[in-house]
Amino acid sequence: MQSLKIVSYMLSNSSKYALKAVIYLTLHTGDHSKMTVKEMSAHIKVPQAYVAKLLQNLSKRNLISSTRGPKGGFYVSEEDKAQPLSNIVYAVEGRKQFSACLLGIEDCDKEKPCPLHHRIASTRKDFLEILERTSVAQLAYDLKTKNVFLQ
Amino acid sequence: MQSLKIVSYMLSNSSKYALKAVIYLTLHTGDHSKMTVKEMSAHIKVPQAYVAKLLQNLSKRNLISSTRGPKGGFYVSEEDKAQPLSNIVYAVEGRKQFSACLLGIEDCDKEKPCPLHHRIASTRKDFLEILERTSVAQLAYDLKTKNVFLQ
DNA sequence: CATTTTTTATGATTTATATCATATTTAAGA
DNA sequence: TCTTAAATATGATATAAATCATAAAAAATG
Repeated sequence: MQSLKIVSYMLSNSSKYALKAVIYLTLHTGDHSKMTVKEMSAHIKVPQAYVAKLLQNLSKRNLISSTRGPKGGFYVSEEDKAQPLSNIVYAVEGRKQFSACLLGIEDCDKEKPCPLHHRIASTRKDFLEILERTSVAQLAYDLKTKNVFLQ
Repeated sequence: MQSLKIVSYMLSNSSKYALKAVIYLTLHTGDHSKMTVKEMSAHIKVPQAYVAKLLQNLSKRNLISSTRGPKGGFYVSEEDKAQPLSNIVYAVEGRKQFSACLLGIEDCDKEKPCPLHHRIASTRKDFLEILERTSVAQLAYDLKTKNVFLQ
């Protein structure tokens, strides 16, 4: 049977869910307003239990914040809104893979490159720079002011 | 337990093995010389049974050639050496994922983009153009004449 | 201080990908 | 035409990623 969900390359499903969640929280929470996983996951249409686990992980690493109990929930502090997307992605799936050889050659590097190494170097660098130079706040700002959508 | 093998983003393991195999065959076979899976897989250090399956698939799709029996094997015809890398990759894992939304949003497109859509459009395009404009013969040529390696 | 609502910690289950195994078919050559 | 060496077809197994489930801990509030 064919897979129904197309998993785009570049990011794992976990990273996508985590990014969507953090972007949504950036837009709708702050130091003085929180949101439960239940409410958030319904809005961005991602599996609740799954994204809960992801957010717990991010919270433990202090990339987002949370408080338990009634009136509790997750939120993104003003400070954390300034962080780059790469923080989220690297926390979820590590960073090594983003510099690994495209052909999977163990010790491919600048000195002993595979035949694709130099050809893709710049497009790969471009992609990582986008993740590293774009903050979650910027995306949230775009969502508020521009013609872009989270669903 | 942690995964030992780092699976770079962008391409599946299957695509990587298929590409390595086809590039190697491009370099070492032709209309009048074949090579067995056994020999080839040993050279490029990929699992024999696995890459055999991949090559059978490529052969069925006429992206490479093969003959059975003694003195048989796989080979890449002069014509097939001119094909772009994308032929191999798309045969192995499809092409839809390469245009799917980075955040996994179902109907993200130019008209109704996610907040990352336009930001990554050009790096993504660059990557696909490399796959589509680079032939296996070019990589084989580089391997023969330049300071690049397949292992 | 009991109840409720939330996160947290942990792990079980499912699905997809990667990997291995093997019987069948084809072609070469003695 | 028999034997051997290869691809082909098919499916089984293993590993990793995605998804679901739930008991425990913490905080609010009556």
